[in-house]
Amino acid sequence: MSRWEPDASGRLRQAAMELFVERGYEQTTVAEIAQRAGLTARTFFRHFADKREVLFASSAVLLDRLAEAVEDAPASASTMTAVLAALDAAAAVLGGQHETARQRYSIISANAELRERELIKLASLSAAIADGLRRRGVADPEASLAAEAGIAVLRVAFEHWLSGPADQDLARIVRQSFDQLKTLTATI
Amino acid sequence: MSRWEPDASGRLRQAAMELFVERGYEQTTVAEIAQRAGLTARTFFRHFADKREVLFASSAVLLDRLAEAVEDAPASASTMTAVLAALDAAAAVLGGQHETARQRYSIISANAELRERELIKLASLSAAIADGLRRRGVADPEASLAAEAGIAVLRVAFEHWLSGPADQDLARIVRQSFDQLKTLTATI
DNA sequence: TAGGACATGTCACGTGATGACATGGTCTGC
DNA sequence: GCAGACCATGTCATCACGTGACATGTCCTA
Repeated sequence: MSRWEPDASGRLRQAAMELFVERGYEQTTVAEIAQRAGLTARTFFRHFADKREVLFASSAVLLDRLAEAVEDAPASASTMTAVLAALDAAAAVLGGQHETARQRYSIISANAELRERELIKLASLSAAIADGLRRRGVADPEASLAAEAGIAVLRVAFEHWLSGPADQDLARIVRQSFDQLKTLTATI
Repeated sequence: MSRWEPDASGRLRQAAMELFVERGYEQTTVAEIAQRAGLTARTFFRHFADKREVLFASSAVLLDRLAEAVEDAPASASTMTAVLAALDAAAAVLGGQHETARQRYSIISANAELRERELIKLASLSAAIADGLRRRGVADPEASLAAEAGIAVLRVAFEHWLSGPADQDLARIVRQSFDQLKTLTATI
């Protein structure tokens, strides 16, 4: 038998989610999370840079998927088509667990620190898309703009999806949002 | 003679900027800022909710201007035209002090906490625009989307403006960015 | 089997942030 | 012109977050 229980990071995430749901983010200390996971606070900070980060561990995967999708888009695709491919990839990752996503979203919405962290994660997604576009030869104000607009579409679509029934298709809502943006910018 | 020197808040902001420039944000403690302003750390936290906020005191003004601009846009104006009016108002507020803006931007860029705070301030601008649009009768996914896209345009334009010469007109760059977004979304 | 790599524990400490209470000028009503 | 409310600040105590330094015990490998 090994010296420690396996999957410390997973236990910490689990314990954190439970406690945040039970009593809220601010009312939960890192020491309590660690204790529930059978660890110490110091160890918590070895797995997560800070208390917020325990809720955002999965965002690295999402970033990779977006980057891949932009890279894999055909060379002939327009800038915005490549962005749409990235959004489809995001929808595939996010669109699976409606209830979990809702719960997580409600924890984040209730706390300013967490909303800030959420925004910077979204910004890093945008940066990854912009990066991919630049590698495709798209020049810079245009690459950033396309990426930012894409993330704006994703955000709005995601929130709309969350507020609706569980069986809706996120990718479809993303596509509708994009079309709406197209219409909006064209009507001036 | 009064008991205290006037304009405590202004002195704190001034002291903070100086120290952040001299030695960086993280290397500056709240106690040091307060001391330079002739006050105590406890008083700092009475004027600013936290250490970051001392750099964002002016954003409330910006928010008001945006809200006004949306409200004052003619009833006949399209959704995106109202958003553009708000962006013009933002450009008028931000476009005046190129060098100051650059210095502030470099402090913020160098620190993750500050970038997070910047993003949530931008998100609150977006929320204010969306609010104004809803009051004009624009329904909700559309209002959010138009506001988010508008702020994306503002962000990209602002950064582009900062990276260029001081005498460029921010409002013009904003307009160009918007046109570029229009082109991007149309080309799919 | 010795020794290094590694995940965790333990301890100490600085900083950010907040509540409770004290202080002493300024303003207002009478 | 004074009592008392008001208000900005100071002082003190305290807590949670976050980090550096060092210790410990298990597993892996030469």
